[in-house]
Amino acid sequence: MELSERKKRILKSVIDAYIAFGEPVGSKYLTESCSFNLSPATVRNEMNELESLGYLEQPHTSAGRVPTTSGYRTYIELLMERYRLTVEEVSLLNELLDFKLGEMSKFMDEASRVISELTNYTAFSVIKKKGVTVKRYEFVRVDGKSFIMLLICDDGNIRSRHVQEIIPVTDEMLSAASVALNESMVNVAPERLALPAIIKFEEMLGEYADFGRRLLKIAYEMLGVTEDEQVHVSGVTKLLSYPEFYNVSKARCVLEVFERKRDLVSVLLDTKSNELNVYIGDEIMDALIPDSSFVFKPINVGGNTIGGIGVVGPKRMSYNKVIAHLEYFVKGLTEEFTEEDNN
Amino acid sequence: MELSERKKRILKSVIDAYIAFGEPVGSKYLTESCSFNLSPATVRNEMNELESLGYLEQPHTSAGRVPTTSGYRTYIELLMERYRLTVEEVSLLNELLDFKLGEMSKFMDEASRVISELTNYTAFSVIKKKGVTVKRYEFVRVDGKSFIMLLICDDGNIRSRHVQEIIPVTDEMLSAASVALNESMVNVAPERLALPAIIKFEEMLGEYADFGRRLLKIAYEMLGVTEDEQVHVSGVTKLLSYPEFYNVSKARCVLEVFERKRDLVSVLLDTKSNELNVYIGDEIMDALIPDSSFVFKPINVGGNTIGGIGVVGPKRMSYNKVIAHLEYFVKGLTEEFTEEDNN
DNA sequence: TTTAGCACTCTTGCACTTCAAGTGCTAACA
DNA sequence: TGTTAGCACTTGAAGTGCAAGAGTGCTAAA
Repeated sequence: MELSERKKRILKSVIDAYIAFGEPVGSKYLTESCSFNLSPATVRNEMNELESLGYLEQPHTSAGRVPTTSGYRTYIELLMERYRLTVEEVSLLNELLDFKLGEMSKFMDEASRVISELTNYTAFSVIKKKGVTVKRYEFVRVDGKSFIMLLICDDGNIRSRHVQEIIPVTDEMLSAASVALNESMVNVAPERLALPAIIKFEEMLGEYADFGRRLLKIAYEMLGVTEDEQVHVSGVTKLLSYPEFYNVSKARCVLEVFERKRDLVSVLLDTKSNELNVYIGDEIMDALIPDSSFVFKPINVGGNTIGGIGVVGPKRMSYNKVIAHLEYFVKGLTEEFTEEDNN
Repeated sequence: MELSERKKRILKSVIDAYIAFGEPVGSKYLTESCSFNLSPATVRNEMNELESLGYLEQPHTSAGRVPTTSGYRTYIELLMERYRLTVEEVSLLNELLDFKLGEMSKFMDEASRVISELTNYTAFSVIKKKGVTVKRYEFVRVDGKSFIMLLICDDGNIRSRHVQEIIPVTDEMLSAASVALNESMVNVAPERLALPAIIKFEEMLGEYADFGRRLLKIAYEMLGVTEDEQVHVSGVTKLLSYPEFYNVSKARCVLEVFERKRDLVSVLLDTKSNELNVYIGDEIMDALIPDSSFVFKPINVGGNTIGGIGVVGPKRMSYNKVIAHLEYFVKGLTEEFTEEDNN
């Protein structure tokens, strides 16, 4: 059913007010603060209908109205005004985008920090690291008994590990290992590694098979080990300043989600499209965080989702502001990536 | 003033009970639960004296007694029983110690997680990264325009960065840079780098001076950039399960400290000795976290403090347990380091 | 020196009242 | 027919008074 213009205006005003103050909105407030030129009674009638249509609800009889999930949904989809980034906000975001840190991980950490600061909600960033394969192995000797093993991976990252042996490591050993690894252990996901390849690898190594096996194990570890490094969370305390979280058991729910970072990763993995996603209330994650919403924007480079950045806030979060920030940031980032690729 | 044996026993019992239940301890409880063979009235008299000596206090007239900071202090120093690690605890800690991850940072992260799990408090680890110098520079080519720069540092860590240039990078350029860097930019803290060395460096490079300068800048960044990676916190939600933090504003204080990780670093830097330190209540950090205590154990290798691990809990934390865990872990770790050095 | 007894203090929980906010409904009005 | 004024109703929040319970300090007796 199509809402009348007046109903839309009232619904929008209710949600705006609720976002701003976090308290149920009554007819009196609406007639006084928004210039409707209507009496409270009329507004009440309209709100009553909006309630039966499922856009609003009352916490209890003698309270004002609060938006329902579907109220927020329509608000986001057709009522909300676009948020205009201020000059300061734009310049902070630009500064962030200019600030290219070598490592993706560092950069996304910084990004979540800045976004959290700007929006005043908790922000998180996710970097997808699934299915990396090694493009090349390199060795750099440190001393007689130790060396650095480098894994040059297809995700553009380099992993390094200082390997310390008990017995002296000869140059021969290193070059044999290097040849064998680069011949038979390249461009394959570690979990797919089949026995024939391993046998071939050990044959190539001959007397150094033990050494090689050890290296392979380390390489395997190095690929797996970064799994949990991919989530950065910032501004957790920000959430606690909203009255809806002024209650330890709720606050705990929130913190627990951020401690078990995997759950956040799953948010990313569930994301089908590359568009910005808004999950209102417990539309996601099985109500793990009550009364809160997620906004998540995937980052897409060359057709692949390489990660994303998101914001968690109370259900009544300032969606337009959050959306504006995320869109701007990701747009800037994607442009940068594409430019770089063209060089 | 020396405490009588009986006073000591009573003080110990009060603190033990308060640590266990978190509620003011009354004379009745003490006479019933601990076998004193004394009447409540006698115990009351003793507690009264302990109060005037400053070891106990009353939240209000009709409540039991609660330890003061100096009560805890004497408890820790002379009353507390040694905690004996259980078989499971020892085996978990040993497992952790065996589980050598390549990177120190990863390892300490894991360590704080395990310690938090075992003690049921929030744990944090700090890695000191100040004043690292580069022992050697290495380059590994990736493709015509990019390569990996490796910094082998005196703290045993290796830092790597994928460097992408716009123009092709020749082998000559790389080897010239390598020679120049390894000749003149080694074993010196980046902030101390003086002009003469830079001039010498650029002279050595000749026509590649620009390239070299760029590399130097990147190296400088790489050394600085890890600054904030050094603190790991685990089990923050654990704190919230203690009634003293069942109050959002206090919980916020705690979380804020963990977000501004620098403050935790300063705890380490303030630590003079290499012994385990206990900071009770607000004896530290200007009462940033009310009603809570810190236990911190520095990790010392070859005369240098390279970091540390600590636990934050309510003021009435189970000091003996926490201390036992930290001591065991750090002892094991230090032994491992020393062994490794002997190889 | 220890203890029993007692008066005192303070918190906690409960029932109760009052107050304000906001509603829905009805009837009057333009 | 849509709008509004008025009123009864509901409900949560806040405040009050009271009794119960826990723990103390003090005094006097053992």
